[in-house]
Amino acid sequence: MTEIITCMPPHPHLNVGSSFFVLFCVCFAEEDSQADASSINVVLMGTLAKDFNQAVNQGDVVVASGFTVGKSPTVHKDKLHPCNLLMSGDNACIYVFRLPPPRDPTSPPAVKRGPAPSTEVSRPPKTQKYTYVGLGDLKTGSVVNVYGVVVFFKQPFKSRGTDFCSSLKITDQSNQKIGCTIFCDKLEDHPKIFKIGDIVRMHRVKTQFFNDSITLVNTFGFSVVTFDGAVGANVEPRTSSLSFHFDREDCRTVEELRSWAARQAVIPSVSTTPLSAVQPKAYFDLTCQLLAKAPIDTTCTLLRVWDGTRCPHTLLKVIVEPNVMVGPTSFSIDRENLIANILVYDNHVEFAQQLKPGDFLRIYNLRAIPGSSKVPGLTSSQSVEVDHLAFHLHGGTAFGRGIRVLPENSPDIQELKRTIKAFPEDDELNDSTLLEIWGTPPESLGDVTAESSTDSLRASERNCTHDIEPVTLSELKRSNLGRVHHVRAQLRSYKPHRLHQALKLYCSKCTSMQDIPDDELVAHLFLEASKESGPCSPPPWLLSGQIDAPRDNPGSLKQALTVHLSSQLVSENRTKELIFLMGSTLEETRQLVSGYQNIIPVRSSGGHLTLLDLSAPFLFRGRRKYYGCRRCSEPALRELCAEGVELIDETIIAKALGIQLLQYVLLMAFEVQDPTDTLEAFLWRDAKSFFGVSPEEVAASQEAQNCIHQTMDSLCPPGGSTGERPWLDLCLMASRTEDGGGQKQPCYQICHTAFTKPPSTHSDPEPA
DNA sequence: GTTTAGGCTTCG
Repeated sequence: MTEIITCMPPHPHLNVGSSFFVLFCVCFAEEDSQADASSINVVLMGTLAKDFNQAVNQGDVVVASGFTVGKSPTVHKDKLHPCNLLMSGDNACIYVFRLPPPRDPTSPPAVKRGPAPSTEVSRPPKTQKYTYVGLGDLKTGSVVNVYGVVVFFKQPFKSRGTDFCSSLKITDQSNQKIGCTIFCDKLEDHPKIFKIGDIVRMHRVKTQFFNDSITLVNTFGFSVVTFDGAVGANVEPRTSSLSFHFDREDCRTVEELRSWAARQAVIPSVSTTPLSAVQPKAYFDLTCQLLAKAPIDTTCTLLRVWDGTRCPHTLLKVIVEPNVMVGPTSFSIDRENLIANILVYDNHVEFAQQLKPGDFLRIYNLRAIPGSSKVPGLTSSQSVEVDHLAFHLHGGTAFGRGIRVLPENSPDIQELKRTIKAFPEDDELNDSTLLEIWGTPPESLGDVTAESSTDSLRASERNCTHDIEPVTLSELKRSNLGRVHHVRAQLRSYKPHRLHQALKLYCSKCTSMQDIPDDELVAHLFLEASKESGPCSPPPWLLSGQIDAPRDNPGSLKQALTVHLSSQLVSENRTKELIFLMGSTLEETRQLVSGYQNIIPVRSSGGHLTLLDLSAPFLFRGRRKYYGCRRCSEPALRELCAEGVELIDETIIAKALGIQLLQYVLLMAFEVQDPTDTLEAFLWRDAKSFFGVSPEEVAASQEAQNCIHQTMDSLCPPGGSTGERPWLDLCLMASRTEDGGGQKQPCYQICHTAFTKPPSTHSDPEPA
């Protein structure tokens, strides 16, 4: 009997069309002082190799029979047993046994992937049936499995002991209401209850008698799965458990409890209140999106949220230092009117620290307090308006008070997103008014283009549909903010001059912008990661192998790099599409991009395979490198489902790895002038349409970089006089932004404008 | 095979 330590696909440089497999096994039967010889290669051919690949995971125990013993041709390279086992022919047979997961030996094996039934590859049958005790039939002093509809719950809170504690009350057809207390040190092991009416299934809870009634407390081997309680909703188990049992009968139980609960009116008709329906003095639950947050003091944190509805009452304004705000410091006036400032206190502050702008939240037992109240840390003149509604999440957990992050796919969040979608995008360089104007029908399009095309001296043209007359820069500066304007101007100067300084990485989730990490730093990260590329256990869906490292020069020694491939892709002969590469330098990784469509650098960390620090690119695709947002990503090596996916690209990979993909953006400041004034305008969102190349291309291609340089040289010839500079027809968006000191100031952004061509003749100064 | 909590509004 052998245990699999590594399962390797055909050598990626070999012909992957042939169906054979190489296994590295540990033979327990051989008691042998030579460590090298305790591992032996088993070679599988044909259908056996294919079936085996589908059935096996690392750590499985296999029994092989009907093999022939041959000389291992790779003994010098892999230093394993000098012989190998050849599994071919009719007698060859290999059995796969899955060892039960060590954490929970009583639960049935995890079934993450359907086993492939085969005469040669078989598994022991898994039979475990759970029985559930009705809540009316509980007896003291027993350990049971139960189902129930949640009628009360508290989000997990820190107990005085070592664990988090969840408190809930459940009921079922017996109408008994049973209190349950769950202690677990890990938050993810707690029930994921979002609202009253959710259905929980708990395994291994013990009954206790307390205060004249039976209560349930989790005991060894406890696990819980939660379901939405709405009749007709998908029966989708909410659990972080990798291994749980779920069959048709469970599905039926959930559906029966749902319809029973609906008939009993166990679930309140209104579970959460939109901001538009909030009543002063009332307690309510709010489903919302976090836009920004700021610590106020040690006992209080401000959460700025919205749900796309407008509260009819004047809301509390809280002034905080812009430098402590996480997320945008200001919003357009339209959006500002929809934002609720929530002050969360005491025990909720710690939880609020984990929240990220963009998160979808449910805040339980929020209080709407009318009148004025003091905000800690601020003087009364700063903090409050008279006659407003303040939202407080008081300290404590009474009445289930707390905050929960809801997954984006939950039905309530889908609905919230639809409401929010009705409002225009908004960020520090954008303005909601702009989108109203974007909605203008395009009947004026002909005029605008005709006007531009008649003038051969124009180096840019507007491609917007705004029917407005151009204004001078001095007129523009006197105009209202929050609108778009058309101007004709020349480029006086621009910054930065170095393209790599203009290229940034932008996170659309938290709206942060950062510089692209320089090569030296990235190379260092690769080097550090390669030092730790010790033994590690890759997840079972990966197959491990080795490829030759690219050589620095022809004379240097050939070195091998460890790669991991998705077993699914291997089985589909798609081995060139994605590799997880370990221990390579930045330079080696770059050289390998010609051979593999997607390269994900990985490292060994504490015996596990993980991604590199997010300061390094998480993905190499040809010349393109992709980065993830450190703030918004929750990176983890997860299986990529590529079945039916024709092109594996950065979006799919980022999603699978829990990475919030950063976009390449170009950010430039143009100083433009006309005879009346000068003005600084940013080119950012519409840089792609302006230059005709995407920032992503610019980051990866010399040609695209040259294109930008040529454009800038023709708009602003080095050493040239003002008279030689072409005129630009620009569409400018004027909005308000906040500088570092909290001062509002105008911000102009170039939009809907495309560079056309350098003018061929000398131009006369243009009348405004 | 040990503890924690055992709902029940609020300092702000």
